[in-house]
Amino acid sequence: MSSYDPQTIEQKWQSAWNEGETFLAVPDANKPKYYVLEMFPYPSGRIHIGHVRNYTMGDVIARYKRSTGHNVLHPMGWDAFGMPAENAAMQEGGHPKDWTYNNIAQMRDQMKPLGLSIDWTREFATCDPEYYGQQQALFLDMLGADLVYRKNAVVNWDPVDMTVLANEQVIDGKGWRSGADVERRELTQWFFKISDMAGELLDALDGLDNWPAKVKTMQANWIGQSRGLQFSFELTESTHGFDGVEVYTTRPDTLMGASFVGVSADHPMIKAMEAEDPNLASFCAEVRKGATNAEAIEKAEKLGFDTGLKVKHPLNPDWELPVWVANFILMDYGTGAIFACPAHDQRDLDFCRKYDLPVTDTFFALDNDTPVANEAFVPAKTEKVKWVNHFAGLDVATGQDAIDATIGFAETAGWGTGKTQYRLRDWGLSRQRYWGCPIPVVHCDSCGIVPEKKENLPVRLPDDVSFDIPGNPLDRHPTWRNCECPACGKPALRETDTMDTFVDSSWYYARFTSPNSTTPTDTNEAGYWMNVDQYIGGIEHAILHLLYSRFFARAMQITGHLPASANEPFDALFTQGMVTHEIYMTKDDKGRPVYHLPEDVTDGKLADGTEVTVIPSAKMSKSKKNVVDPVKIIADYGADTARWFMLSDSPPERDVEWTAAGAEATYKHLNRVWTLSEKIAAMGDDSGQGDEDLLRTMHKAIFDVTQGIESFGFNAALAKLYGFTNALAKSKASASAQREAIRVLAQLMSPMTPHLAEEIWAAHSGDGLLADAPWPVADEKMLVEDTVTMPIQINGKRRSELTVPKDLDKAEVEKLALADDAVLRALENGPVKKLIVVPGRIVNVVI
RNA sequence: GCGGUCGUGGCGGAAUUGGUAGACGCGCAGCGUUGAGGUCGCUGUGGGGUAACACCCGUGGGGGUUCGAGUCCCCCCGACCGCACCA
Repeated sequence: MSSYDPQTIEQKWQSAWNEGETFLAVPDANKPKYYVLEMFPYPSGRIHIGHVRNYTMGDVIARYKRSTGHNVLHPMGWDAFGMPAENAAMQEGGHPKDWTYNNIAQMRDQMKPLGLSIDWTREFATCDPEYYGQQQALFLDMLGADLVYRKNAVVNWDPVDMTVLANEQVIDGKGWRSGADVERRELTQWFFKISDMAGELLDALDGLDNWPAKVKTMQANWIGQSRGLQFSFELTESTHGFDGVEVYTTRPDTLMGASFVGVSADHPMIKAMEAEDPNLASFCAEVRKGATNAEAIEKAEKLGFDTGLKVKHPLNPDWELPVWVANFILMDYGTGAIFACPAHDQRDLDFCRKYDLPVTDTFFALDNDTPVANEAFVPAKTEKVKWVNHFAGLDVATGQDAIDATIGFAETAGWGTGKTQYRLRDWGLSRQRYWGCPIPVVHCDSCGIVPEKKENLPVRLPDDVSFDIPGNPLDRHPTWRNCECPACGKPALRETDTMDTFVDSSWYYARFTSPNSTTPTDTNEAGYWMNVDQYIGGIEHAILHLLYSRFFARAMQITGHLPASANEPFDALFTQGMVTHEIYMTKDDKGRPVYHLPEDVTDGKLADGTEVTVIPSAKMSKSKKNVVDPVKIIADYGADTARWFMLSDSPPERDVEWTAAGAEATYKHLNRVWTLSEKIAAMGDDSGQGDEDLLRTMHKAIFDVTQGIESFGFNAALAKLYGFTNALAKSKASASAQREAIRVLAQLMSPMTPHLAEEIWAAHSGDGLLADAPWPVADEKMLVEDTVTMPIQINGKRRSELTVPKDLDKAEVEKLALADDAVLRALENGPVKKLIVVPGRIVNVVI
């Protein structure tokens, strides 16, 4: 008997799959296709255990689908542009390109031993000129289709990374990568017209039945649809060419409670007025500088400036309202102007109390007429309230009904229009960085902005750049900018901005369908493989990456690079949980925490006997040293152990805790399976007992494991495999039955532990590669037991049980139940009031 | 503040969706093998109670619906996540 040696068998079978081109994906009209994709990694240089979990889940699906007759596409690539490469160049010297490609080579070497069923021939990195050149072609097509434009915009400027960030990349007022406080700057920037699709992106969420509700909710909130009324307040005297102030409100029903009209400091009318009013100008400057970080916004005092302008109330020309500039009004939402209704909006109320402006209630709760004091009355829109003097004649109605009535009223009267508004802004894609996809346009003195010709693509990044000073190396490159105008041929200058790296990951899934195509996609290949049937990745991409990808799929459809059926790129989405680990801490002589790697801690002690404090499991991080290295795990136990353990214990959508004991237990289990296989292989043609039982257990396992995989219940599937293994180990069945069982066990384990499974399959004369074998099918007849054991409850509590033939009729079951000892005992306390028999399930005797 | 998810043994977690709560794994205990330990094998393991049964309690807390509730409804407590001056 040999012992389980993962190092040897894993390499052996990886070579076999490789030589057999087992996982090469080739379109085949005779097979249903299945496209499995895990979010591709950033090439940091080392894989972490989270990658192992993510890619193992995808691999389980991919291998399972292959064995059920699907033509599977399961590719891998690298999200390779971005800041860390430049940071490394700045800190350690070297070139971002070398750094990136070296990291990719290292990570590929670390990933391949996992034995993933990936078609490596499709591999690419987004920093390959072949990829970003096609991205530039796509950009030009989008420019032609009016999906990209340039505008002057107040942008989020990250002073550390020295670049612009999209709104989505600003988290609590800080840069998502650098963590620096973001400033506001005005620059000319390129934008994708994602906001034009806001309604469509929102509505289409409804059709994504196999996406987590949480992700859909997050996207819906981000898109932020609201329905309201837009109308104009007429100025008593026009100023700087403005006759009125256009406002947008979602609560037009509160118009009778209007207190003042508020406008943003960035409103064009205010900007015009600033020129001749230094006080106003300094106020606006103060507001613009204003807080961008969350705490400051939270605490921010309401600030206002009375412009002295007056407007007429649309329902009563004699009623004049003052116009104030207020710091809480945003120019890029709605019209940048509002009317304030302090009684029913806390912000407006705070403002009015501070500047002593009137507060008028427009409705009351049905049971409470107390006027608003310092807390605005803001009931749910679905709640009925009592209206004071409503202009559209309402008395008691819900807020929503009142809003609808008011919009109707205003439209009929002709002074306002119902309007749907979105929170989603256009996606600013310009980045003042080197290591990104160059924006393929040229600035010509005569022709203006001119797209580069497609035959000149890719616009390549120059290699001879330096990172000794901050800012964009493309900007200061001596010659790279110089080019000919594609329109007039005169000397011109290239755009030096590169694209946000989220652009790279917004269409890579489509490129995988034809990675070598000389157009962004080959429409035949894309037509065959798209959509992604199962996408797997982290919840952290719920908004940014997934929303951008949905936008790009539509843009690629409009520009002819994807079929209309690929509108939504990801049919099903699964968001997996993190891998966590305990944190081990001691303190130094100054009382500061010192963290220790898991491998340095045994039984809560360091090697020198010092006790460590154990902090509950948290996301692995280098600074807390609670990390395990997949390379070491694979070296110690093999890939199959790492894969199996990452799927056991916790449901895949939840966090899983890495424990040394758990990994050890997995390894032991795989050893037991190995030993069991050896034992069975050594059996003669013995006869035995309990073949039927073993085969029934086997078919039940086939059924349960299949269901577990289909429903992403990997942990439950593994539990069933433990059960089946234990049953087989104890079985006294004949050699032939045991051989059949061990072969099926190998098959059922193969998505999770493919190497061990192949080895067992081969040892028991399985036909060809297990990776090519069809998935076993449970025999329905073997799933149905002849007899069932039903619990007997007395007054709802289980007291006894009854084993009867499955089809025994109800009256017989009742008779047997009433003869049960426990029931007889209970009957001493009184007669049967009710007798419930659910055939095959349960008996309940009510006394 | 608004929205969502979730609370089950010492621990990770199951529960065919209203039908035997605690599958499976870890840990722990006992026995066997080895005989120093570890490995390996077997058995037990929610709490109380009993010689053993019986029996009582038990899915964050309280109430309700039901023959029957971890599962459905209402209230409360706690944890985590997302959003948050968006008019």
